[in-house]
Amino acid sequence: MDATARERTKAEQAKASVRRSATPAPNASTRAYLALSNMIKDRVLKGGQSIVEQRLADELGVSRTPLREALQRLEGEGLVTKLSNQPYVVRQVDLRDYLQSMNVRKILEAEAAALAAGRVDITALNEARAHVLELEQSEPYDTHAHWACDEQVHGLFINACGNKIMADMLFELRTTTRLFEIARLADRLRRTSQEHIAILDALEASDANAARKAMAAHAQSLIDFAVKSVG
Amino acid sequence: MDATARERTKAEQAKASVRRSATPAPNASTRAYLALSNMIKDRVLKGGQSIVEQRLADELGVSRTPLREALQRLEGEGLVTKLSNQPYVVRQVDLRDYLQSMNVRKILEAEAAALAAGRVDITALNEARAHVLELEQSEPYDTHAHWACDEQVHGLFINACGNKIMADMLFELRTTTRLFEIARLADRLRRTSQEHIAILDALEASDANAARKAMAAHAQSLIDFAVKSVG
DNA sequence: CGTACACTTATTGTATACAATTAGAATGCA
DNA sequence: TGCATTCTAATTGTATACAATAAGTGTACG
Repeated sequence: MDATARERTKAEQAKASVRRSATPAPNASTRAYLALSNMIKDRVLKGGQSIVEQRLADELGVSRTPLREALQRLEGEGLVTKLSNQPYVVRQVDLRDYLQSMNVRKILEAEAAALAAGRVDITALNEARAHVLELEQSEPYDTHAHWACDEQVHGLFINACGNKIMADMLFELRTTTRLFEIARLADRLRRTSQEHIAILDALEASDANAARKAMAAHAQSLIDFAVKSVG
Repeated sequence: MDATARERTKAEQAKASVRRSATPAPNASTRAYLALSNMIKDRVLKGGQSIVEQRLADELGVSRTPLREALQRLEGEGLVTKLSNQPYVVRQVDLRDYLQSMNVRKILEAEAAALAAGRVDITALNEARAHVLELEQSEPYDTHAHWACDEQVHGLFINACGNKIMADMLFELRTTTRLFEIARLADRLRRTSQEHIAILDALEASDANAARKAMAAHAQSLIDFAVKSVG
């Protein structure tokens, strides 16, 4: 048995879920996991809502066993929480959690941007830039495209930073901060475009310090807005 | 239900509630989780070893269901990995993983130390210092005490940094770096004492910059040693 | 009325049977 | 022998029954 081939990182799992057409036939627990992920992201399941396992399993067309497996994976990612002998609850990211997560992102993701400077594929970078500019023009603002674009920009340098561990942690952090932003920062989304462009510019110039600064500024900007509008 | 049966029920409820206040009544999956955690830490289960669910379940005296639940928790923490339709495998932290993890720790844990400067309980700090000094004297070097002491020192400022998200990430990172250190850096353990003292000194002086530097130096020192002795 | 207690119901926790899949052995053929 | 193929055994994936627990409801008693 091969020791190097057995790792499946969270980032890779996410990527795999995007291009599902290539994968043969996901098993029941994976289907449930992907479905639940989307239900939470799309707020079909709202924060604070408790989950009755049998009902949800029936809805998704699987039995409780793979459903619970999916819920446990989601718990590991912080999308749901659970107390012993009590139902799973969809995580509600409060301001405190959000700010703490953003402060970690500010440190870590800025470093990732710096590490990635000079290592990102220029074609992918230009594609990302084009999408940001296109998104900026949409009227009304295309929320769904926003998150795809956000993923594209951040994924660009996170996956190019050369540190898989760091990438995995950022994947998890971004998963939870996104929950908060979807629920409470909808007004702020449009403004991210120019901050994203600033990051892309720094990456294209292979300027590690500028990339770090641009990413940190982006994070700080979100922090400031959250404190002002929610706190 | 007759009177004696009612009495017995009451007594059992009372006992249960008493026990709940003492220990949170560990269910089968939690027992399995704790047992496995220790088995991996103590290298009863060695890195790379694949796990046959039924056999291990029998060993632990639980059925496969709670065992799998435990394994999934451990997968979330990075102690085991799994590919679809293949057995769980005890994670083998290779040099690459270790260095990447340590680089993240160097960034994040240094920041945690800085944040904690001036916030740690002085009594706990002195206790930790005493244990470090005591450990340093042990002959032969007490490996078990080493890890308890390591946990005490790092836990001291990680839990005092005021950012629970950051603390959680560091818990997970330290879990995996410890796997590597137990397996491959046994010789290096003794040297951590004086680095730990340096961190404690900075914390006691409430000097954030010194704490950050001391922690980063500690991480870098481990990185250097790993590269030299393993690479 | 209100409170506490027993009782019923709903839900999570666990065991186990079975299905699907994988790995390995045996077999056939060139 | 070497290779591919088919069968067999072992193991993981899923469904489901049942046990333990928590939540809700009604009732007796003060």
